Parts: sequence; C-alpha cells; structure tokens
Amino acid sequence: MKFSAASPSSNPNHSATRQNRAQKERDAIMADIRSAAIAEFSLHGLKGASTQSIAKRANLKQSQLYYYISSKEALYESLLQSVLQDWAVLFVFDASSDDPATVLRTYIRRKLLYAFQKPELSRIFTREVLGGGALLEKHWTEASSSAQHKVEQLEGWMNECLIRMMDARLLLMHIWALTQHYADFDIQVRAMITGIGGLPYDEDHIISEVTNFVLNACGLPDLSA
Amino acid sequence: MKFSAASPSSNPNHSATRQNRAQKERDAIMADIRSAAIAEFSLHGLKGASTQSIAKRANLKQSQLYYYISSKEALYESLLQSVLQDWAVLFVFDASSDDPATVLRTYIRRKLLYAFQKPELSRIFTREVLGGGALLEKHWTEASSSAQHKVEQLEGWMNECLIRMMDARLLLMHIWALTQHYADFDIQVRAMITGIGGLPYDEDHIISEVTNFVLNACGLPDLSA
Amino acid sequence: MKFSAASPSSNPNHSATRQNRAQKERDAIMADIRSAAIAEFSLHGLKGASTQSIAKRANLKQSQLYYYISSKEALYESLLQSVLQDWAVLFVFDASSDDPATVLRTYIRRKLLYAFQKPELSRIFTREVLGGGALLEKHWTEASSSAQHKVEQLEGWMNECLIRMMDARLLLMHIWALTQHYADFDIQVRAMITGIGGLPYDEDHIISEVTNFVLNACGLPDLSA
Amino acid sequence: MKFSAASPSSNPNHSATRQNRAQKERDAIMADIRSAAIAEFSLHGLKGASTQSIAKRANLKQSQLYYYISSKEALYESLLQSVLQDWAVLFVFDASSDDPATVLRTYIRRKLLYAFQKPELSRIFTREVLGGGALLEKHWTEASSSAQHKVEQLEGWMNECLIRMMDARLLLMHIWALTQHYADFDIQVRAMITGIGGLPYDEDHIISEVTNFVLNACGLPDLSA
DNA sequence: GATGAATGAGGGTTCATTCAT
DNA sequence: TATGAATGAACCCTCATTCAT
Repeated sequence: MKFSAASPSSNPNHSATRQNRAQKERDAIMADIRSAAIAEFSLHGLKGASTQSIAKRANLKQSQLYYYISSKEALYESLLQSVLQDWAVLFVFDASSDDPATVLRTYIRRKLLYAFQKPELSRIFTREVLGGGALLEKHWTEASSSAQHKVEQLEGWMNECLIRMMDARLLLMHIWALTQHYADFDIQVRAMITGIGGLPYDEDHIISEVTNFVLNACGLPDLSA
Repeated sequence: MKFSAASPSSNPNHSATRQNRAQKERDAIMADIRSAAIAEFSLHGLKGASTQSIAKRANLKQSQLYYYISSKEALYESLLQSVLQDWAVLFVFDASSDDPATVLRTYIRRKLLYAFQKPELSRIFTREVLGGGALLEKHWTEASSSAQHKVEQLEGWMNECLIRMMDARLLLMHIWALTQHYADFDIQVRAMITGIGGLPYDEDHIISEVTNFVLNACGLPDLSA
Repeated sequence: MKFSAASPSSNPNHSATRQNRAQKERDAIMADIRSAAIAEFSLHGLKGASTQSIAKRANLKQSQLYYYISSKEALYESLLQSVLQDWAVLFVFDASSDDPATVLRTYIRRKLLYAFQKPELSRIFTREVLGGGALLEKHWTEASSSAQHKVEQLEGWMNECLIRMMDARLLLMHIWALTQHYADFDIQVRAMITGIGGLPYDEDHIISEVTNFVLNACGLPDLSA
Repeated sequence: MKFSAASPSSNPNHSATRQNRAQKERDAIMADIRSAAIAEFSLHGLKGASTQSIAKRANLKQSQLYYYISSKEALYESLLQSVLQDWAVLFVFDASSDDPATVLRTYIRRKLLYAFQKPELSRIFTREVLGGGALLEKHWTEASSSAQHKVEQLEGWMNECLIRMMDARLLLMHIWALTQHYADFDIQVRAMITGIGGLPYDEDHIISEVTNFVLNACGLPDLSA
C-alpha cells in the first residue's frame, strides 16, 4: 500500500502481492466466521450461541476469533444487517411491468428463492423478531419506505380493479408470511407438520403453489391450471 | 402457613384438608412457574432463558423452583407439549359441517384466536422449529395423524370440485403459515414491516382478511364483499 | 419473621434465631471479603487486583464471591466510599477549642492514627488519585464543603494573627500531604528512602515530630522543646 | 524506508551511515515507547497497563514493540530506574553553599520543578511504593547513601543551632512528602480536596509557599514575608 | 417446605508473548 | 524490520443445580 504509488506496474511488487494474499486470507477467514456465525445464531439465537461454537465451526480458537471480530453482539448485528440489506433489494416490486400477476409472480419467486438459498440468515431475522425485535429498529428505516411504496402500488391496482379489493398492508404481510415460512421451517419440520415424512419437496413445485395461492387470493385466477 | 388463620381446629379432617390445600397451593405455584417460563422461553429460547429469571418472574427463589421442576429442560419440554396438545385440539376440522367455507372459516378463526391469546406459547414452538425441531419429534405423533386426516378431507373437497385443485399438504401449510405469523410477529414488528407505525390492528379485521384471503385462494369467493 | 408478630417472646423462635445466625455469618463473610479486597486493591489497584485473589484471600471460591458482591467495581467503589466517609469525620476541626495549636494538634494526631491503623484503605484512595480520580468525583461532595470550612477557620486565625499568614488552602494541603505520607509509604519503604534500614519508627515519635513540624511552620513554636 | 529519499547514492559510506541513522531511528522509537509507557504505567500501574495501549500510544504495532523491549516488566523496571537515577541527582544538597536556608530553598525548588515537569514518572514511583516497593530494593542502593549524607548535614546544622533541633531523618521525609505530593496529586484532584474548583495553581506560588512552610518549620523565619 | 450457601463448568473477552513471512 | 496471525492463560462474571439447615 505504502508503495503502490511508487512503482505501480514496473516492479512486480513484493509486499503488495503479499498483502493482497494476506487480504484474501483474511477475507476467507472472515467468510468462514460469518458462515459459522450464521449457522450458530440461526440455531440458538444471540444469547444461546456461544463464541466457542462459532470459533470451532470456523476452525479457529476462541481467542483467534477476536482477532477478526470485536464482539459477539457486533458480529450478530452485522449479520442482521446483511439480511435487511439483501431484502432491501428483494423487497421491491419489479418496475418493468404493470401487470399485477407478473409483478407478484416475480416478487414471490425471488423471495422464495432467497428463502431456499439462505434459510439460515432468514431464521436469524425471525429469531430476532421473536425476541421483540429491539435490534431491528436500529437497522430498519429503508425497508420501511419500500414497504409503503408497495402498499401504494397494491392499492393502485385495487382501485383500477386489477386485483381484489382488500387491506393492502395485510396482503403484503400475508405474502411475507407465506414466503418467510419456507425459510424458517426446515424441510424436516414441514414434513412433520403435514404428517408425512420424507417427501420430495420440489422447490419449483412450492414456488408455483405459493404463487397460485396468492394470485387466486387476489382474484387473479391462474391460467396454468 | 398462609392458611393457619382460616380453620385452625373446626374441621377434624386435618391431614386431608391440609393436603388438599397444599395441592391447590402447589398447583397455583406451578401455574406461576409455567407462565413465567413461557414468558422467558418465548423471549430468549431454551438456552437463553435462565432459571434465575424464571424464578424471579414467578416470585420464587431459584432453589425453591427446583421443588417444582426437575430441570430447566424438563420444564421447557412440558411447555412444548402444552402447545402441541392445545393444537391437537385446534388443528381439527369441525366435523359438524360439510361446507368447506364454513369448516375453513372456523378453523382459521380458532387458530388466529389462539395466536392472539397465547402468542408466547406459539413463539416457543416457532423457536423450537427454528432450532431444528429436535425436541418436537418426541412429542409429535398425534398431531401428525390429525394433519393426515385434514389433508384427506381437503383432497376429498377437491375431488368433488368444492375447492380449487391444488396440493392439499401445501394448502394446509399455507394456512398454518398465515395464522402462525400473527402469533410470532408482535404488533410492533408487524408495523415496522409494513412501514407504518402504531396502527390499530383490529383482531376481527385480521381474522376476516385472513379468512377471505384463504377462501379466495381456494376458489371460494367470499359473499361478504 | 413471618411469625414474629404472633409470639414475640413466649416462643424462643426458631427461624428468627437461625436467621440471626445466618446474618452474622453473612456479616462475617462480608467482613472477610472487604478486608481481602482492601488488601488486594491497595496492592494492585482496581484494574490490577483480580477477583480470584480477593476470593482466595477471603477463603471463598471465585463464584462464591459473587454471591456477596455484585461486581468488582462495586466492591471497589464501596471501599472507596468507606475511606471518604471515615475522613468526613476525621477531616474536621475540633469545635471544642479555639486555640489553633490545640486544634491542629488534635487534627494531626487523628489523621496520623488513622494512617497507622488503616494504611491499606488510605492507599486505595491514593491509588485512585494517581489514576486521575475519576471515581472520586462521584463520592466527594461532603468532604469538599468540610475543606472549605477549615480553610475559613484557618484564615480567621491568620487575620487574628494567631498563626502565620499564608495560603490557607495550601496549608491544609501540606498537612494532608504530611499525614497521608505515613499511610502510603510502608515503614520499610520509608526506611529505604531515608537510607537507614530497620529503624524503630515509634508512632508517638512520628506524631510529635509531624505536629511540631506543622506548628512551627505555622509560626507556633512548640513548648515541649 | 523512511530515509530512502534522503541520500540514495551520494554518500559512499553506506553501511555506516545507515547504521547511524538506524540507531537514531531506534533511539527515537525507544523514546516514544518510554514516554508512552510512562503515561500508561502512571495511570494504571504495572499490572493494569497493557502492552496494547503502550504500543498504540507509541504508534507501533504490538508485535513491533517487542523488537524494542524484552517484556512489559523489563520496560517497567527500566522506567523505575530512570526516576531513581534522576533523583540520585536531585536528591543532593547543593555543596556550593553552607547556608541552610539557601540549600533547602534550592533543594525544594528542584524537587518541585521535577514534580511539575515529570509528574507521571513520579507517580510510577509512588505506585510502586504503594505496592510494597518490592522492585525498589533492587535499584535503590545509591540513593540510600545520598540520603544518609543529607541526614548528616542536617544534623550538623542542628548541632550548630542553625536550624531547629528535630529528627533529621523525619525532616527529610517531610520535605519529601510535601514535594512528592505535588507530583502525585493532579491539579484537578487538589482542587477537589480544597473544595474550590478550577483555581489558578501558580507553580511559583506553590514553590514559595512550600519553601516558607519548610523553612519556618525548621525555625528559619522567611525574610520575604 | 423454604432459604442461603456452595460448586464446577462455561461464557465472553483481553492479554502478553511468539512466530512466520 | 515490520506485520498479521497464533496461542494459552487469565480475567470477570453467570449459570444450572445441589445441599444443609
């Protein structure tokens, strides 16, 4: 770094390379820590997860862990922020279409895919919510206005009679509940609840079922059936 | 002790009465403990909740607590069983009617009322699920067959074309997700998510919105609208 | 306790006695802890002293210690307050006399006796001062007004030409420095400083020397010489 | 590195120059470390101060620090020795005069100036003394004989009736206590003690007051008054 | 049955120091 | 020489549970 200005390209700079490598190492370790933390926090929550377990899962000693993080709480909060940031992107209605069915279809699909791919992060969020959501308020803000936006669009469609008249805020919440469910509840648990073990829960199948469920609920009979 | 003033000598049946009263006292204390435990476990989970806080919330000393419970885990498990038992009753389709709309309406109403009245117990269940549900398997069984039952009834309705054709197991799950949501997510958090603070979330309003949502999703247009 | 109203004296009450004994036990243990803490804090300061050592010195396990105290800092602060309270009493000019020599003589004697008897407590104070005295401000207040009082009395004497004219605040401070010295510096260290080991530092001798030193400094030639 | 721009090739005497410079650099860093250590040790003591804070205050990494010191204790001891060496010089009666007043005046002035200029070093000494002074014995020796010397001179004056008759060793100690006080006790703390906040504690004023105090105590009425 | 006390394990975090590069 | 990383001990404190009275 100190030398990067001196010889930018002529000298295949030693220390810069080394630092680069070190940075990569560090990033890799940080990634390990984050994923270990996601696993542990998602299973046990902030209080219940131990830095011990997180360290072990990341192949570090407990004291090594503190070389990379400043505190358990800080680590937790940063993960929480990750979900919220991810969602700030997903929680958006596609502006490229005006058709309610299309917009909702895309929205639900995205939300579910995220749930399938990162169920653990999602669960950290839910756990936080169960605990009262004290930490959420700090990092919310942006998502809030996004929700307001969507509510208005839904209300617009209702006024144009494009979808069934209903409480738009609750509609949004229902979609949220349906999709979030597939992150929070493990395949195994879902199987238990429906009472039939070891089913082939095909993701595409779920996506289409949820989508049709919502569209029908909005008074948009699906053409696929 | 508390009773020494009541009937010191009138009743000759000493031991029986005293035992009776002791039993009542004991039950009252157990109830305190359970409700304290529900509060703490619902907020912090099994690992996160401390016997200390539970005892304090129940107006007991920590050592007194152990006269009534055998361990923190046992207490936790017994609460978990409570929810499951409660649900074994609620998770039943009313046999007195054959009309899908009526049956679903009742079912949803019951489930939501339970969510509104005992959100904390519900949350303990969700927390357990988030943790992988290891303990659930032990106490499931009965609920499982009940679910199977309902799935069959739903499929019957579909075959008779009384409700839209769809994956009955997922339908059941969607209803579950929608209703459970209102137990797990506090009013305050729901407000945050929809982005509008301090709304008057009328319970009847929610019940009717959820019901209409599901009925429409099942292809049963509501007549109330 | 619950029964103390019922039979105040007829019944040699069991639980009351037991509680009394328990209280004594507890007081004895607290005294052990305090004296252990005084020793450790006086040697190593707040940061440097470990709860481990304090516990060991008080014949307790580390976790037992926390049954009696709420935190290391709280224990430390309570000791600090002790000194200040003690001093609030000592740091007072005897009102029963108007003679400067007598008043100063008594004052110095008291201060030195305290230094000889509780040097460790005194040292905790000095250590705190060395660290900047952040905690002192919280518990000061009363001593402050007492100092102001004394300053005024000294100035009164000066105006009446009973003692030499000088900066009264500094005079007070000098007395303070001289007396405090005998608490802070161990006999052994004092010997080192004056360069002669193992002297018979007779307390009465010191008291009279310090007193004469101050009286002479105030322009009050001692009659004893 | 920092010097690579200075004289890259002009001077043929490469290694010698570089070594010279390196030495200077090293000395500069050592000075930084020492002053950082003085600050930290003076605030928190040996146990309480962390190599971390020392390194940071010296603008070094913690591991870099160990190129210059062998251990925290060694660093501490070397500082302690510094004070003692400084004092071996100051703790000396000026031989150019025979007049007690002049000698004492000079002595007190020097001691106080040192206290005002290097209060932190002084405090490290006091802290060590409070802890029992174990480390002091190792590095004492020379100061000891110097004290003995002074005691004899004081006793000489007493025998010649040039100053009041008193315990010479204690007289020396009193002077020491008075002067040391102004190093150990911060202006802020002194203000607290006298009960009047934010006063202009003029150094010259203090020097003259302390001097007069001692001279009067020795039976040498000051002429300045 | 109730209470204060005991206990050993564990949890989060910091520290002094060393090592490899 | 400088730097990030490693390490094991220590530190403050809390916990679940048991015991004696």
